[in-house]
Amino acid sequence: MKTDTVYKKAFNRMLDLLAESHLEARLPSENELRGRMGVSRTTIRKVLKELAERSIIAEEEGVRTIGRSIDRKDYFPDAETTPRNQHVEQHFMEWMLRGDTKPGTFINELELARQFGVATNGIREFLIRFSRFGLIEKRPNSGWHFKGFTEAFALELFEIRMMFELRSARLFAQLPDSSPLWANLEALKTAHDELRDDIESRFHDFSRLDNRFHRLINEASPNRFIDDFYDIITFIFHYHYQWNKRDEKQRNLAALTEHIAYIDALFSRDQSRIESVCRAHLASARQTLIQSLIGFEDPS
Amino acid sequence: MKTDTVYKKAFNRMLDLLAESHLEARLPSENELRGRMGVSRTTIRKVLKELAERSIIAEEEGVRTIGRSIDRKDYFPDAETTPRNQHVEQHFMEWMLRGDTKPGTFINELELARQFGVATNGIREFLIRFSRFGLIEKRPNSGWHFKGFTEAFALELFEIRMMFELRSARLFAQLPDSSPLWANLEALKTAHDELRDDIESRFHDFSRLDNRFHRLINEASPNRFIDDFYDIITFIFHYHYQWNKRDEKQRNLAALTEHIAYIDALFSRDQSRIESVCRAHLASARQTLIQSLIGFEDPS
DNA sequence: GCCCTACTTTTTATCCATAAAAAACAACTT
DNA sequence: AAGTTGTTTTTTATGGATAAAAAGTAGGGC
Repeated sequence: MKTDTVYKKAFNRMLDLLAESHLEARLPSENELRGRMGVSRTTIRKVLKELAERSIIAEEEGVRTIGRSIDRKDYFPDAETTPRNQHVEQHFMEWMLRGDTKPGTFINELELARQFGVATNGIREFLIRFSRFGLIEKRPNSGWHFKGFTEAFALELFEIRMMFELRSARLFAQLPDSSPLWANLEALKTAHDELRDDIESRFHDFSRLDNRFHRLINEASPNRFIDDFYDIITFIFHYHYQWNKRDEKQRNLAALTEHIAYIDALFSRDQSRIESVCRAHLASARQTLIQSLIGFEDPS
Repeated sequence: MKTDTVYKKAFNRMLDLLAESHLEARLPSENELRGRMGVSRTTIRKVLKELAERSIIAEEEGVRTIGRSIDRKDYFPDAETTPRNQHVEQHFMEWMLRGDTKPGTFINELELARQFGVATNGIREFLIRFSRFGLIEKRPNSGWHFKGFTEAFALELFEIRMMFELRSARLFAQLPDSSPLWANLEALKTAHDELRDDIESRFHDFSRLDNRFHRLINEASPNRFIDDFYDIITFIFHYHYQWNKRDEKQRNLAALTEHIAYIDALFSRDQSRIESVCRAHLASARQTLIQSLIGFEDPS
């Protein structure tokens, strides 16, 4: 059976909306709500029905108004709002990155299904999707081969990343002055400066900034294959550093400083300066990853 | 229910084997056969059982010998030896490349399932796998968006291909004299020369050679992401040119000639010469693809 | 002790069923 | 006529079942 996580998440979002509005206000139309929540009207109606049933809203002659104030207890628990496949993803990444999963292991769909409490179908779909990350490989009529989250992987990943990033940075610098991306870069620079000034308390925010920055560089000359590749990087980093927080503040501060130098180089439009700053930044990111990988494999 | 294509294909292969052997010869052990056919012993036993039932082989006191000569009719038809997912692949590619599937179309799993006569699950798995090719994109809880096999696609594809190929060619030329790959390249050169001399009758053989060549170049410094990307290229070209044979001979001859120049450049180890030959070859391949794409979209 | 065949258990490929969600259709209101 | 809500149809996400294929276990002969 399909999970009703879409409904529950929409329900919670609707509660947020109601909490923000003043009491007795009239609700927007179903269609309007549909657009705002990014779900179908079918789901909105289901939400509204439940809200009415719990008398959180009142319906009179087709006009819906807010009925009572919202309580924390009205919300569905977060766990019930994540869809199955995301669940599988989290479980799997934890199993792979934190468990004692050795390179060369064979992955068994059925066993994972039992372990994660889902049908084999979901596992299989996840693995197919995941296989693009170059960490596993299918053997037909048999299972999957886990190649390992190893130094070799990191090196291959960064070789490509370097090629792509140099290319995109070069093209970015060639943008005409009229391009709106320059303003975006300026804004990003400000965000970097602010974060640096407040690094002690907000160092977790760096990864979001990192993402924004590298995606902006790619925007100068979009290529779907480069974007896809960047998805891999985002994914890998997201999970890897989620469980590997060692020296996080220091790491992020270093990267932040490199970014600022990188941004300045872009503004200078001096290609050789850009290249060297870009290389330096990626070399350091690679170094960080490999370092943490080793610490990960052999915690001594 | 799982298809028994593995069994049927193994059965046919076994018939080939028996046809080659002389009558009354003793069969290899089950384990030996398993290794040769690349299937499990379970499947081999099933094959042997059927062969005995049809008295193609004779079993006496645990010793198996060839019982009678093979007839064309003993074989299972080819159609029954392709697994479902390959079936789906072929159907889909035909639907996409030959049908009037316009860029921007929405792909409906259920409809395709009906059209291809398979369960939705198989369609979905195929689409997930196929999505790495950058031609379709999933919208959660809804269908897939077909972005079109367009000129933009070809340009983006070739931009990456150019980067990768230049990188690999450069590294290839830096291989030490002692590397065995030089001998492989020599052999490939010979194969090219032979094909050129016989181009009139064998021009179809070029695509296999093309693949071998580009994969050899990549072998100099393996990177899984580059290999994966080359899979995309192989796949796309395979299907695209399967249905688009216009000027095939001429096209292949031109590419063949470029390859020969490319190989010579590699032997010279002159980096700037390599780069220019490589660029020329890929530019021409891109040109060919785009040309045929246009002819494809708008047959005037 | 290795290799062979017979038998058993586990896993994969594949179809089918069904609730949730989306999409399409219809009727109503201002 | 455009925008609203009510109703019906279609499609997706997910679990379950099962034959085919693989993997594992066991006993026997050299």
